[in-house]
Amino acid sequence: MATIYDVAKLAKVSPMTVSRVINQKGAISESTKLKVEKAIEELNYIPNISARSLISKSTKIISLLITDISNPFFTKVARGAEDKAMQLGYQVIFSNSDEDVEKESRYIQMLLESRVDGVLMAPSGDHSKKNVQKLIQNRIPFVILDREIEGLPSDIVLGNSHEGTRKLMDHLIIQGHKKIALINGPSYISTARERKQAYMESLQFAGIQIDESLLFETDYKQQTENNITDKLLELPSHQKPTAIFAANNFIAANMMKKLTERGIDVPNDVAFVCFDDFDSFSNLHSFLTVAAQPAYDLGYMGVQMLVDKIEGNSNLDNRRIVLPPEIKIRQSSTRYKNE
Amino acid sequence: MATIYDVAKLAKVSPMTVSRVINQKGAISESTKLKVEKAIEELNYIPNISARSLISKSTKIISLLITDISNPFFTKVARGAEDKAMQLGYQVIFSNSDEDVEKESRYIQMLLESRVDGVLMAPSGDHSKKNVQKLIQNRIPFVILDREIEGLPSDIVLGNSHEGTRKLMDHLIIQGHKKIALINGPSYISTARERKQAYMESLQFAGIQIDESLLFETDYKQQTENNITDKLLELPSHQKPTAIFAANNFIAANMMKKLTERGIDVPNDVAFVCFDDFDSFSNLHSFLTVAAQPAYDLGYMGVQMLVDKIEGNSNLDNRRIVLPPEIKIRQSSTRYKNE
DNA sequence: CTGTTAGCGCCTTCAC
DNA sequence: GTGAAGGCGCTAACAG
Repeated sequence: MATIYDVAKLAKVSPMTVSRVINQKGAISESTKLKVEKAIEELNYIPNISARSLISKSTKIISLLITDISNPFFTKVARGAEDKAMQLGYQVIFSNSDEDVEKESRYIQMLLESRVDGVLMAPSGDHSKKNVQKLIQNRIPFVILDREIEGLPSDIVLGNSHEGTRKLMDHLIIQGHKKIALINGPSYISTARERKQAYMESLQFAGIQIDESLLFETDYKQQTENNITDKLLELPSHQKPTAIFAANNFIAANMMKKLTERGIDVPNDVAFVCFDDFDSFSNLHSFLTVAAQPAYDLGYMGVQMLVDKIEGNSNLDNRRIVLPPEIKIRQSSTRYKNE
Repeated sequence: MATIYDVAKLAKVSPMTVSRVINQKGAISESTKLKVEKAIEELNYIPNISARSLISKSTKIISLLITDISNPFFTKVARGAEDKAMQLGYQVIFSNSDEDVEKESRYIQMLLESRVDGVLMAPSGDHSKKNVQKLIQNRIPFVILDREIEGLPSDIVLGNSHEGTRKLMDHLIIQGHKKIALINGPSYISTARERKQAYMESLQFAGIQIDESLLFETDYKQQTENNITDKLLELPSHQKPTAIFAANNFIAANMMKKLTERGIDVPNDVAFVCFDDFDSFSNLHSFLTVAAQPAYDLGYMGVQMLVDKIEGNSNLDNRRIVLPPEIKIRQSSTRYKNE
C-alpha cells in the first residue's frame, strides 16, 4: 500500500507537502496541490489512520458497549448511535456485555488497547462501577446510557423511568385497578429502582395499599425464564392482580407468552402494560400499552454528547439528558373503556 | 498513558525486554519477567494497538458492513458475528449501508483508512461490485454475506434461497394453491433472483401456468411503502391470488399490515408465507409460515471464514457456505389443513 | 509556500 | 537472556 513517501516521490514534492494537501492545512499553491492530488489518485493512496493516531492520539473510533444488540431497544440505540457517529466522522465498535460485568470488563480492556476516542456505554448494573472507573483512570471520555450507576455521577443520556411509570400506573389506576403486579428488573439496575419507586409513589398517591406479594424481581434478559406467572395465578383470588406492569419488553414478552399458554386473556382477564416498545412489525407492538423510550434518540444524542466531550466543545461535567417516554395506550390495558 | 519505555525504566530493563514479556516471545528469565509484570501492573500500562499496527499491519478489527442493523435478520447476523469475533480476539466495527451503494462506498473508504483486517459484507446489490473491487485492489480479505454479486465469485456465506423458496412453494401447492403472488425484492439482489427462479420452477414443476400479473417487485427496506396490496385486491376475481409469497420479512410485515387494514383475513381469505423469521416476541413470529434463515450462524460462520482468511489458515478461494433455511409451518398458510 | 528534522509507541533485526 | 539501532507512516515544529 502506498505511503505519503510514494506520493511525494511521484509528485516530486516532500512528504510534508503531501500531508498538508491531505489535511488541508497550511497554504499550498494550486499547482502543487493538483500535482499531489494526481499522484494520490494514481497510486490509490489511502492514509493510514494508525500512523496518524500515534501522533494525534485520536482514532476516530468510538465504542458502543451495550448489553445485547438483539434487544430491539438497543438495536435502535445502535442505529441512532451509528448514524450520528457517521455524520461526525467516527466509526463505531460495538460489544455485547450480556449484562455480565466480567464480560464488560474484558471489553473495556480491549477498548483501552484500541485507544478508542470515547465510550458510549449502557452499564450492566451498579457493579459496573469498577469498569467505568477504569475509563476515568485512563481519561477516556465516556457517556453513560440508559442506566445510572449508583454513586457515580457522569454525563448520561437516559429515558425518564419515573415519568413513564407514573403515567402507565395512573392510566391503570384511573381505570379502577388496585391490584397491580410489578414484574421488575434487578434492583442493582437504576431503571428498575426508579420504576419501583414510581410504582410505589403512584399507589400511595392514589391511597392504595401496597401488597408485597405483587412485587417480583427478575432480570432484563431475553433468555430468562421465570415462573412468576405461575406464582401470580396461585394467589388467592382476593389478592390476584387485575393488572400487570412489566418493567421492560423482554419481561413483557415472556409473560405474555406464559399468559397465553395458561389461557389467560389480556385484557379481559388481566390488563397489561410495560416499559419499552416493540418492533413495528411485532403484533405486541400494536397490542400492548407501553411507555416507549426514544431509543434511536438516546443513541443519537449519546454520540452527540460523547463527541462534544471528545472534541472539547463542552467543558460541562455531568450533563444529563433525560428524554421523556411516549405513552402508547393500546388494547392490552383498555378493557374497562371498551366495555 | 504509560509506554513500554516507562515500564522499562521502572523495571530497570530495556524496552525490548518489556515487549518480549508482553508478547511472550523469546526466552526471558523468570525473575525479569516478574519485575516487568510488576511494573506493568503498577503503571497500569496498556499496549497501544495503533503503534503495534504500524509494524504488524494488523489492527484486530474487522468490519461488518450490512444494510441495516434494525432488520432483525441483520441484528442476529451482527450478534453472531460479534460473538465469534470476540472469541477470536477481534473487535467489530459496524456500518449500515441502507441498501445505498454510495453510502456503502463511503464506508469502504473509511474502512480502508482504518486498516481493518477484513470485511464481512452484505452487499447492497450487484452494483456493489465496484466497492468490493476496491477491497480486492487493496488486498483486504473479505467475505460476502447473504447476497452474491453477479459476476464476482468470492468467499461467501449465505442462506439457501432456492431450497427455502421451493419448500414454501411446495407447501402452498400441495394445499391446492395455484394462484400464488410473489412479492419480490429488487432483481439486482441475488436472493431476489434466486427466489424468483425457484418460484417459477415450483410452478412449472407442478404444471401451473405462470401469471405475470401476480409478480411484483419492491425493495427489501423497512421503510418502503408500496401499493401492491391494492393492486392485488383490484385484480378480477379469477386472477386474485389465494396465496402470497413475500420475499423477505420487511415486505411481509408491510403487506400483513395492509391486509389487516383492508380487512383481509390471513389465512382464511388468503394464505401467506415469507422468507426470514421474526423476533421471537413478535406475534408474526408465531403466526406466519416462514423460511427462517440461520442468521446468527451466518454471522458466526462468516467471521470464522473471514478470520481464517486473515490469518492465512485457509488458502482456498471462493469458499461457499450455504446454510439451509428452516421451514416453519404456522397458521398463516394452513387454512386448508385446519378446516 | 515548501522542506527538514525529529519523534509518536512499538517491534524486527542484529549484536552481545 | 538481554540490549541498541532503526524504521513502520505520519505530522508538529521549525527553517528557509
